[in-house]
Amino acid sequence: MTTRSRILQTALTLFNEHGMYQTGVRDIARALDISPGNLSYHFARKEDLLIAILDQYKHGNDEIYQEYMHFEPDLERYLQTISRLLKNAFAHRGVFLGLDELRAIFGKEYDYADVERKRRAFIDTILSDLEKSGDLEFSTLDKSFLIDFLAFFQRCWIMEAMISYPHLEEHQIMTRYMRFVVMQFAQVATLKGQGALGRWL
Amino acid sequence: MTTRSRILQTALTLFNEHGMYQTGVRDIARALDISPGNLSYHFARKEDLLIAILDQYKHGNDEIYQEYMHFEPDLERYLQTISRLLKNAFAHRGVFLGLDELRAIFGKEYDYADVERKRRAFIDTILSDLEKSGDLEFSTLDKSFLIDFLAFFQRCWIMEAMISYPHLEEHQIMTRYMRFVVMQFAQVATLKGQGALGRWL
DNA sequence: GTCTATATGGAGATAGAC
DNA sequence: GTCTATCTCCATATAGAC
Repeated sequence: MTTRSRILQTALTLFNEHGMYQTGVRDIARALDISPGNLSYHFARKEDLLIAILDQYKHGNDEIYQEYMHFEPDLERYLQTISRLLKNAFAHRGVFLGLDELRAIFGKEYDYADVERKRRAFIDTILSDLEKSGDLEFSTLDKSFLIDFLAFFQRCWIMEAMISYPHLEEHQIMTRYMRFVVMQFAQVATLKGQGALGRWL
Repeated sequence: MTTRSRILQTALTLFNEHGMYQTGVRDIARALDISPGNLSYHFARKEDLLIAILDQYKHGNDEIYQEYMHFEPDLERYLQTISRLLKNAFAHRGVFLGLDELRAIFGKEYDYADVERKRRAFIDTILSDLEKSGDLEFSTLDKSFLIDFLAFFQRCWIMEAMISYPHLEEHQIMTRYMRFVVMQFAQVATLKGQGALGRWL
């Protein structure tokens, strides 16, 4: 494994455990048993580390969406997809706490609006397809509301999880938040669609 | 006005405008035209500033809830109450971006769990009363879900607002998020209750 | 690529005079 | 209470040996 990717991995672990604010470049170097100078060689600024991790997160999300899109629309598979998206966010949770720092690089070196645009477009397409396939049914109002909710939820849940339930295990976190999402789908699922919801409640 | 409260006010304004991370004690002192040393006399650590602002926020929330509780249950008034809670959060938005720093003081010098416990208890009571008064009706599942949603929403919305819509005016922000809440109430409002929702949609 | 060593600048915090 | 001057710490940047 390259030093670069070892640094990335270790940085993420430390960010996840102690937060970005509390983790210095020295801490990362020490954990890897390399020199701070060496770390600076690979990542000139701490910010570059953050950007690399965010890219990794974004890339993971894209893959998960692409894989879903590759097959026929199916509510059960969509819920699994959401579950995978949540796991990806959880794996990168450390960086989402540094909002204040994040905001400083959003719009400059990292295109956050792009993530958001893609997310909404995906959700819109997916919901429309699930309507056609007969898993969901809603009035126009319901659909735009559900898109808003899902986009909102996917942006926020990880922050709330970190603040409100810092000590829960990953699977407990997943159970809690998947249940939360599925409750929203319960409002618009057809009789056919209901079947997919059962295993998450 | 005491120097202490002038510091508090100025700090909050700067935190709101530029973020806590980007605002140093020197910036606050300069804006007030006092010395950094003087600021340190009133607030030994930057953290103490943060704690004081959070206390102010908490106190504001308590007052808003107390006032609602002082009269008869009414859905329209509850929505106005939520609107006031959102405005209070917006007025203190600067500190909510410093999650990473916040987390470090939660549980030590600031009792976050207490805020959360109170919030859920209030919401639970309020919803139950609105059920009795015939504004809302739900199965047990719906009610616990709505409590979850409202608690979740009230913790998270301000972070999403700061990240996703940093340039919107306060009233635009309010319109957007109130609509979001009201859509949830629409799922459980009785015919009588529907009347209260109209003005927010 | 990786190391040691060191410089720089900016942050929060402190000491002591007034 | 308020000031000026100073301290310490840390992120980052750079130099130069291996």
